[in-house]
Amino acid sequence: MAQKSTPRLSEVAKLADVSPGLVSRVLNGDPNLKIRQETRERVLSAIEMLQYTPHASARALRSSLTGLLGFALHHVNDPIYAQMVETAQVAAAAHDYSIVLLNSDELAGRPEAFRELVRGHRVDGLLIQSGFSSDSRALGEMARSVPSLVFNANATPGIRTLRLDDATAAAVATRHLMDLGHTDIAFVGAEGASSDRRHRGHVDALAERGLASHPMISGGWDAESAREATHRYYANGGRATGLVVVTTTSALGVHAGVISSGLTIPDDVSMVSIHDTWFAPHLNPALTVVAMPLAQVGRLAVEILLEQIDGQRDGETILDEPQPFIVERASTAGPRVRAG
Amino acid sequence: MAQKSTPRLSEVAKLADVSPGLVSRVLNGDPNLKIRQETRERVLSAIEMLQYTPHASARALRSSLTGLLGFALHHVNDPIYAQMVETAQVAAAAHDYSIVLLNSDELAGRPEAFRELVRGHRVDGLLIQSGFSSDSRALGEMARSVPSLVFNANATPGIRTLRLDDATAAAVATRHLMDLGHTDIAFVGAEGASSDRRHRGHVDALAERGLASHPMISGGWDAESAREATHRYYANGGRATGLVVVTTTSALGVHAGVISSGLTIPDDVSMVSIHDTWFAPHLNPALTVVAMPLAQVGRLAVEILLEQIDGQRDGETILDEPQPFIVERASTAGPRVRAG
DNA sequence: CTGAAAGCGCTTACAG
DNA sequence: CTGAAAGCGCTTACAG
Repeated sequence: MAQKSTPRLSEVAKLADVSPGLVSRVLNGDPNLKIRQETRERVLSAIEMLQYTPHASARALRSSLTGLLGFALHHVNDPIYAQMVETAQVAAAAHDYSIVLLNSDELAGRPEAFRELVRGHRVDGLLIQSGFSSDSRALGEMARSVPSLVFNANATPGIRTLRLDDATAAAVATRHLMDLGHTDIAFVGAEGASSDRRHRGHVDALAERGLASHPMISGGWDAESAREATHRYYANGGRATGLVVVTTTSALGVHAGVISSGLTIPDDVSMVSIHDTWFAPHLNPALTVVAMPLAQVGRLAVEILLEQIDGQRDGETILDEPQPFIVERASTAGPRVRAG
Repeated sequence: MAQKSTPRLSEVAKLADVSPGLVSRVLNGDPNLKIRQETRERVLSAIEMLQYTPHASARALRSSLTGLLGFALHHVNDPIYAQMVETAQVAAAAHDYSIVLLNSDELAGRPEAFRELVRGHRVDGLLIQSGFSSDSRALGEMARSVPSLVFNANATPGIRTLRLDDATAAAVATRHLMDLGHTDIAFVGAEGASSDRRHRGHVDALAERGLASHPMISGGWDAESAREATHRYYANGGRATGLVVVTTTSALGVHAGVISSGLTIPDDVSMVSIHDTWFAPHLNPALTVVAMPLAQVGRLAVEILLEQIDGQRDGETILDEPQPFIVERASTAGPRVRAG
């Protein structure tokens, strides 16, 4: 059974004894179409009989709509973004769209890549991971060239953005530690707008209760660098008994860094990570986190992007419901009573 | 600066004062084209001047090549596949292809999804995650309908497959435990062809040294189920002091399950996971693993798929170089000397 | 209520 | 060596 050639619209029309245009209209549910029931049924059964499916490229050329949404990110291999990609894929499929994977670094660094994407009409819209500062210029230009939605960027004129309630999440984490009795709490952060917002939420929550903030520990976005930063922090005499970590990937590194410093979690150091993820319950000890609606952000992103395709508009959406909430596991406890 | 309309091929031709056909030929590097150097330069600078990029859909319709490769998988949010997707994306981009994310479950379960993909000419080729038995029928049909490459499936007539050297990896893991002195070693596996091969490699390695195998512990592919299975195993009196785990995701659950059983790693139980991943060094204790060339498999997959698009052929490729090798961390040690 | 016809933007035999 | 022309498979004003 070799690759049998697929039927054309014209063959369906011939079989149903109508014009190709009519078939096209029933296929696309033309609202102005008045058609006799029996004619419609003839068309539908011809489609069914031939297992007809429209040729995607032909349709795309004619309608200048590709049915494709680009998702530009730095690393799929980050559990937070992997989850968003997964839910975005499902949401897109529900609207007959597919997700094309794009590499932010390449797009920001190679002007031709950018040009081929935009001027080559390869996608109808773009989901863009941001929150990094280094590449924001090129990505911003991209966001203005095509209907786009940018994650995590600060509100920016001309750009449609979507993010979670970062400040609240950090505040919830910080308050949890304060409620347990901690007074020396540090934030392990990284570069970029979302880390900045979380840092601010952390500092503000401390201030609410009159506590001073520690300088931010720069741990970066990956486990390895977060681990090193944490280890260095305690090796240099850092005294925080509570740690709020910017995201789950770095939290894994912080977890390892605390332990490799010879300290115990949660006896010596309590830690809370922002974002919940599949591996958090399985660490030893299990990670206390602040959960945010990650699955919903992927779906919402696709829906907003589809609106953008219909008509571009800037504006910021903050997905703050359900509110960030603490998932208490084993990495937090009251501070050890200091002997001296 | 609104969305200015992008230039057409004909405008380039007009500017360069040649025919559209000629521009197309230089653009596509037609090998039979003899053109004067100065004409070529006129064309090239017209392209540059207008920042011309071919319209992807028009090109796709005419050439019946979309420039798109589908990657059908169950969960992007699995570090092993996320890594493969990431490297596949980079490899595809190097050949001017993009990766479209597809959902295996949807494709296997919704015949229309399948039909739209294949009969709608949405992609030039397909990368398919398999190794599961339940869905192999539908995915096999898909693999025969479009140039495809199936990961992890057993060699099958009519299907092009690619996999790693699973049996050797499991054998390396098992031998490592035997070298440390373990004699009671169990395999924590899951359903599907790749787990079956790893299990066989494990059993054979035991047999080489005259050791009996334990019944396989069915832990599934995710952390949660692996954790429960491990806990149950030890609660029911399981006595293995060495565990070989089918993959890294389940290994995290096994790690947690051993600990929640009140046992210590590696004092009571040593464990080795197949596949290395970013989080393995950061567990407490850090995970000893057998590493396989995951990054290369993504790249190789794209290259094989591109060959399939040129001309389909079945056959099996086993990526067995570099050979699976042990990365010793802290989750393995000699067995505790039994008191009685 | 339905059809004929133009055209989306390319590529590629076919001429010359 | 280069151009004119047909056509990939659809959709959508425009007629009637």
